[in-house]
Amino acid sequence: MESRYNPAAIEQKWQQQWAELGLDTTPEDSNKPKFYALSMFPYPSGKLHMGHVRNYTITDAIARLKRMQGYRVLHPMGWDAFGLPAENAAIDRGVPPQEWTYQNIAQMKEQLQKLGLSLDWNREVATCSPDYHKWTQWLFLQFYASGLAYQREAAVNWDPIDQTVLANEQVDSEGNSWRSGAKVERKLLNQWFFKITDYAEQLLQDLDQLEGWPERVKSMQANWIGKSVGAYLEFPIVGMDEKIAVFTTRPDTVYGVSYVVLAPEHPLTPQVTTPDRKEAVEAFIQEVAAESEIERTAEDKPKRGIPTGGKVINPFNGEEVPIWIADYVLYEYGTGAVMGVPAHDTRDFVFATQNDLPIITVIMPDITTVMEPLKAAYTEPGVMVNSGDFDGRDSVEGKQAIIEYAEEKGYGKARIQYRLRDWLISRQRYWGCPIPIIHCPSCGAVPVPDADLPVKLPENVEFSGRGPSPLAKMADWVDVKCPSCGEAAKRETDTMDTFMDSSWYFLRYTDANNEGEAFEKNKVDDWMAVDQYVGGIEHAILHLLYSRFFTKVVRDRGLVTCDEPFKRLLTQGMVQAITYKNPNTGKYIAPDQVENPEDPKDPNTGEKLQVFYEKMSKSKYNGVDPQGVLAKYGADTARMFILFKAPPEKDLEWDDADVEGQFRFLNRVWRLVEEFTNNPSGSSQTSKNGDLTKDEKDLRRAIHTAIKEVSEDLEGEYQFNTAISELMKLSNALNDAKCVDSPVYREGIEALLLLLAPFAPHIAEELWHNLGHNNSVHQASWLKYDPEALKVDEIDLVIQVMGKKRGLIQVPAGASKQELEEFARNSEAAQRYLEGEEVKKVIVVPGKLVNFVLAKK
RNA sequence: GGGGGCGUGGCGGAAUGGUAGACGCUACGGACUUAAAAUCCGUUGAGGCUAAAACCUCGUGUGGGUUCAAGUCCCACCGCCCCCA
Repeated sequence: MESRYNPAAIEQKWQQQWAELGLDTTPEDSNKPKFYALSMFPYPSGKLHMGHVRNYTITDAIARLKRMQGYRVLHPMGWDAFGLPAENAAIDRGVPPQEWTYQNIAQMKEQLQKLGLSLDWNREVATCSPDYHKWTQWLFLQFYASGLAYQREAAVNWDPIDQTVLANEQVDSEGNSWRSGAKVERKLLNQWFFKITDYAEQLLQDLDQLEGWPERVKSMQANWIGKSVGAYLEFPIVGMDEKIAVFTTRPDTVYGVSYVVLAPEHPLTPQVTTPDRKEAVEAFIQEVAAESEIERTAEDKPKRGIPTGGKVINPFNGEEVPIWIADYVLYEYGTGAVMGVPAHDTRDFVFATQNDLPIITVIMPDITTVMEPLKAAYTEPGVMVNSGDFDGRDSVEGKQAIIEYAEEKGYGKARIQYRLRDWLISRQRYWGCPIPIIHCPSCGAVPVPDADLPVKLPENVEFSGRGPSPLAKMADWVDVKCPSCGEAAKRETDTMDTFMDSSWYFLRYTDANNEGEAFEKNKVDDWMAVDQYVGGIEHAILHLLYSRFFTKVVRDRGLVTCDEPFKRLLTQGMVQAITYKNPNTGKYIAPDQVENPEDPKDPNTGEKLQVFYEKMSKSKYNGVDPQGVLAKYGADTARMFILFKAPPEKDLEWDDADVEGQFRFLNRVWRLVEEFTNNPSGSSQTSKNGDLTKDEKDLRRAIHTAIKEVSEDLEGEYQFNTAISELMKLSNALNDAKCVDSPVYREGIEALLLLLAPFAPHIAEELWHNLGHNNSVHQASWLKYDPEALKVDEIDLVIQVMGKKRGLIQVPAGASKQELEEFARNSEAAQRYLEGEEVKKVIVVPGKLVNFVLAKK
């Protein structure tokens, strides 16, 4: 009954059977150790792309491996289902966001299931479902109760045509709205914030706990949090009873201040402006309001500023310096004001030079250097000069001395500042989780009582894409009674940033169907933290930082015990594909338009094309649709290709020839097992009394080497690529083996299937059953290698002379150091090279080599 | 500018300080076939020597260093990617 490998048939069959058997259901109570394997859940765009396939394949291989290794595994999946595309579909096509989203979920789920992922669908969550967002709202109120959610005026991106607020990513690099094309303005609006800054220090410190995280992600987060140690200093305004506060990391340069700069929107700006400067200052503020934050602070853009006419006193030396306003100082940032020390700050130097402001040197490399005009800012440490009593001090010590002096005199104090800002969670959109707050004219902001949760989104909403949020226009939804006093009040119409939804979904999975709580404490404590999180590097900062913040807050509210949500993080590389571009026109050409890939030409103009690998995307015409690959080769081939082609954290170049290669490999495995099962030759005639023949020993060594290497490749780092190459070696060894009749051969076939199971689950299962097993290969135990089987009688010994390889001989494995040296000395290679030389030293590395060191001539 | 990552054949990639290039892809040659596909076998870093082998030289971005021995460790430089300015 020789049969061909037909992935379509067996994959569907097993997916069905596994579902019926409930193989992937999470074991609830068991004595086994737990393992929580998690992929970053997708936005349900409706179409699965290769990035998803790579992500979920990696996590699935890990989940399957851990099950075989005796863990009870939680491996869930869900949908990050709130978000803009659904609302755009509503605006553009009139499809309600709910309908659009759930349709996409159904479609994507079907595509996902074809990959043969061992997911527990009983724990599926969709962040847009009221069952889920009820608890997002409840958690919001937990933050509110902790004083970590608050409202304040904030500058937002305002589209003056569509009359709506835009997220930063909806403003292009030119500062225009992606939708209306209008120049986006900065506008002050009352917005909800989460006080993530309260946790800045912990979020920074606890990065050290995350040993299983890539260094670069940790460094990105540390950068983002941006701790700087310095001083808060106050400069009294001349002629007023007000002070301008600045933060500086260089208090040691305070004697070099030649001006201070306020953010144009700083409340003190109008007050310090002198009448003669009023007009110019107002015009400048107008101008700056039209600029985006990126434009204002970009390093390559010129810094613009004007004097206000006002002055402050530098309390350290009593000198008056001018107050300027400039676009590069942001009100949202620090104190919204900075001190200008052109001699020792690069940006200040440029600004002062442009605006003819004095440059006062107060730090010198050493005291003997002759003072001459600076050509650039001197930012290194040195010796303080022109600094009153501090002259001659080391500038590093000087920092502390200045701070102490400032504290004593009341000029300021030591301060630690973070770059991290509070998290703006308000979104003026429909398709998000409503913020459960009611605004009452007499009681103020009142939380929606827990019993009234969830606050559901109204249906039958009109989406025009114009004007305020659709929610704000729904009078019968907005108008409610105040839960506190019963008077007429209004609902908050902002919805939450979708990062809120994804900041706790990993907690919900541990108790996904709980109707009475967000999650039960003992369940969440049982499963958390996630043992292995897998996802794209693009979430290195936001999602991962917010999730860490959430975890710490719910921990402080006693809802969970763990400090950190993700023990280990694997950031998978991008999936890239070959891309053709016409360098003259800058246009991308679809690969199927290119006639000769060896010599790619533009089909329209005949110009030579550039060839390179880039992330798959529609605009580059280089996307490979997973559906097509699955239909042609099956999920097992796709999975094997993805795992084999590159280490998981590196970019992966899609290559049809390599996919083909994996398909060939699985076919070889198929034939190997089929030939074995169809050959009913008796067993064990070669090894009756336990003495294995040389063939059997060699094969057994190959089998146990494979077990050892595959196991080690999957421990610690997940090196799927080398693990699969070991499977190929084993398959080659079985193919070459002469002892097909031996039980050792059967051992080899079974080992191959067991080791293959996490990567190519369907073919492994099919062949496993063909061998006569009735249980699932995925419920079998992971193999342990037999150290005895690895032993060899003879080893290769490398003969080196002066560190260069000169020969290779076979020697008995058990030979002593002296014997090895003897064998080496007598070898033909050594004889040749040692002739007439004086051997000064002999290095013997048992099991490896002998190196003869010769005396120099 | 600061921080992080990386640099190995035609390509993807392997190598606890100890035989560089595992495994795979491509290409080429051969077998099978009327032919093709599929499959199987062989060769595939560069150069030299040879009838063929054996063998020799060079070779992991560049230049130094440590070491009996360096892709691996140290120093300097070049280039690419990412994050922050």
